[in-house]
Amino acid sequence: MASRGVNKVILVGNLGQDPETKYMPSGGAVTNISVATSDQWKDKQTGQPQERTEWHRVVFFNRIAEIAGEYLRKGSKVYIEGSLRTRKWQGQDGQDRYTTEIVCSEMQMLDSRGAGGDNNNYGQDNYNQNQNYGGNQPQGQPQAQPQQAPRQAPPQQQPQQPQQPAGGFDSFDDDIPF
Amino acid sequence: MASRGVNKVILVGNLGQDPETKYMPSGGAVTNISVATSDQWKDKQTGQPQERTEWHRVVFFNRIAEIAGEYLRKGSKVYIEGSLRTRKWQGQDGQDRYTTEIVCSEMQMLDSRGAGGDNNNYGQDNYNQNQNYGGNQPQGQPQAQPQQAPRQAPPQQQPQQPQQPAGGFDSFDDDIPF
Amino acid sequence: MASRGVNKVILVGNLGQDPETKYMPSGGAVTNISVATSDQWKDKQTGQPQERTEWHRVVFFNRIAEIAGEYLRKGSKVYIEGSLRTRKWQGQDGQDRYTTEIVCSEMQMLDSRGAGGDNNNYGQDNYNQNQNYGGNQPQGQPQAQPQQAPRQAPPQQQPQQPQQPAGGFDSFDDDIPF
Amino acid sequence: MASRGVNKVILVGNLGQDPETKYMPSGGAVTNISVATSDQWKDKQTGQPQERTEWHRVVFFNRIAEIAGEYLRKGSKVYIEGSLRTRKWQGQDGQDRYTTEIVCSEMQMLDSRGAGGDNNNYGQDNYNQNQNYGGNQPQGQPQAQPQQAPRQAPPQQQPQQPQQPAGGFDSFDDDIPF
DNA sequence: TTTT
DNA sequence: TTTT
Repeated sequence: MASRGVNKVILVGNLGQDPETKYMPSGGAVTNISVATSDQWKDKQTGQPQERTEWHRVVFFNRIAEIAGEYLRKGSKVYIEGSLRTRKWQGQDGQDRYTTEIVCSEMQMLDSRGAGGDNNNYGQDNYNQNQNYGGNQPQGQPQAQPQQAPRQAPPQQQPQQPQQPAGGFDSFDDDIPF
Repeated sequence: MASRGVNKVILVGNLGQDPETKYMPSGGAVTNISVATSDQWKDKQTGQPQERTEWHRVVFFNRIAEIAGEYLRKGSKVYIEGSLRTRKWQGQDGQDRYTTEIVCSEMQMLDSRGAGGDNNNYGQDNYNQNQNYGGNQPQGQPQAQPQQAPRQAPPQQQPQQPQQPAGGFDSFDDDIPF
Repeated sequence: MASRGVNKVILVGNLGQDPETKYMPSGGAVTNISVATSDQWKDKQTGQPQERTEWHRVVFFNRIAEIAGEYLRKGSKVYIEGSLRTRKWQGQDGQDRYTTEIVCSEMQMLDSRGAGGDNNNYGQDNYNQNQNYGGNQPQGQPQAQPQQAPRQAPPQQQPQQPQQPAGGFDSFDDDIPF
Repeated sequence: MASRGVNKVILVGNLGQDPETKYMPSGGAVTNISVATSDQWKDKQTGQPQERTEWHRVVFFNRIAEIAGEYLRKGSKVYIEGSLRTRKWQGQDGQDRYTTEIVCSEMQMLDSRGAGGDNNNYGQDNYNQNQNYGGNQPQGQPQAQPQQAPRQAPPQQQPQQPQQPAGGFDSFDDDIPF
């Protein structure tokens, strides 16, 4: 039932490594990527050019996770839109740790014709999980049914509409999360 | 099937007048509002404070149009997220005119407890037409079915999932559009 | 002195043609580009794929205008951040017309290694007119002084910090604005 | 020299507690706030309404830090625009920890006439650290010099243009950061 | 007028 | 036409 407040992130950057895709007990895919953005500036004193790279952990669920896992590669340039989520987890020392991720709701590949290291000529389509059809276009039509099946099928397929497990995301992620 | 490119607008501003809601032949609602944002600066020469108000035409379709028409009022402060759309229409002189609007996909009332003229204590919920359920939350569930019926029923109701007319938006808008 | 409200546009799209740069009496550059984004969807009835292209008029001022005019080309993919501005102008029939543009405050080239028609290997730097140095980085340092001079010098250069003419933007644009 | 990529966060939410302002050795202010956004949805199985609150750590530097510290209060509703930054710090056990924050570059108070617990009738102005003057308005003029001095002076004032300490942000923040 |  |  909607939300209160706005929690929105927009990134344009490059993947530091290939995506990692896992599958939830339900069969739903979960893909993680790491995206770099960088700030550059000249040092005031020395005039030397400086650079700081920021790494962003981005997570995709379900259909968009399959697409991300399939088409993105190390070096790919992407547009990411999503929301911030901070997860709590237990370190091996039993202490609480927190990890902040961007849960991606919309992704778009920005490489002209395959960039990264690999030769991926999947075009520059984008894949909206929650598509907004404005104006004259048909509205309210959910995007849940993938029209194009991803090339690699998930290990143990289940129903068409993968859902989150009752136990939540963490239930299959019993490891240090990054 | 998604989109190519990104076309996103984010506004926070106040309504200049009450919303106007019409209904399409299909029964779907269309609400228009006018939102003001302003820039302020000091004149470089004179040091005099300057202000320029920008008026934005925002249009809502279907369920979110009903909500906007119901809860927003002149003076209401809103958060609007949407996309730009430029419509072509015919002036009375037969010449082409163009109007650029923001097609709203997400709206949020920002008044603490009802603002505008009316006493509307509907809280500060927001209403996403295309809700993004990240993380552990259920996904893929369309928001098409209004849980709360709008106060004023549309003139001639039709199916539950109102659609755009075959002839497009303009077919019922035979007037100067603003 | 800041602003009231939020007026923000984010675009990712391709230029439909080469940029057009003019110079204001003050010497400041003004560059216009046209950016395409598109929505794609399947017709509900026929199942036929549909596409609608949206064209956005984007205008740059001063230094960022020089950069845009220099490095962007027809076909270039760009990230644009800016604000909406609707300008009123007089049609040849003496009637008022309105044109809505995005005034660009931040631009980023998204082509891997030069795109458009030309061979421009200027990398994928971005050019912020109003740079935000967060964290440990130096703040408050204006980006007004171009480090790299644009290739084509403006016709009649003036002071280092080009300003808007007293008469405003329109004073040198006495024609139909698009 | 700008940045490569886009790293942008937009939040609208309420402060969970009063802001905390510290001063860097240089005299520059640093203010931290905690902002809540929430997602609401109905459980698919039970139909029970669910809610998850997300807390965001937001940090302000220099002039905007003074304004945030001065005008925001517990409960205040704010619009925040900024960028993500993940900081590494040492836990008391000597292990590395990471904290992700939003470095705010633009803030806007959204309460009609003072909200939080306190009576703050400072209006709903916004304060841009990096103001974008589009169109006819003067450009390139940095916003570094505060026109209105904050009510509470920093402990040991220094030059007009507060800078980051040589040792960086962490040099005065020798504690667990949250 | 771009792009796929 | 709003808002401050």
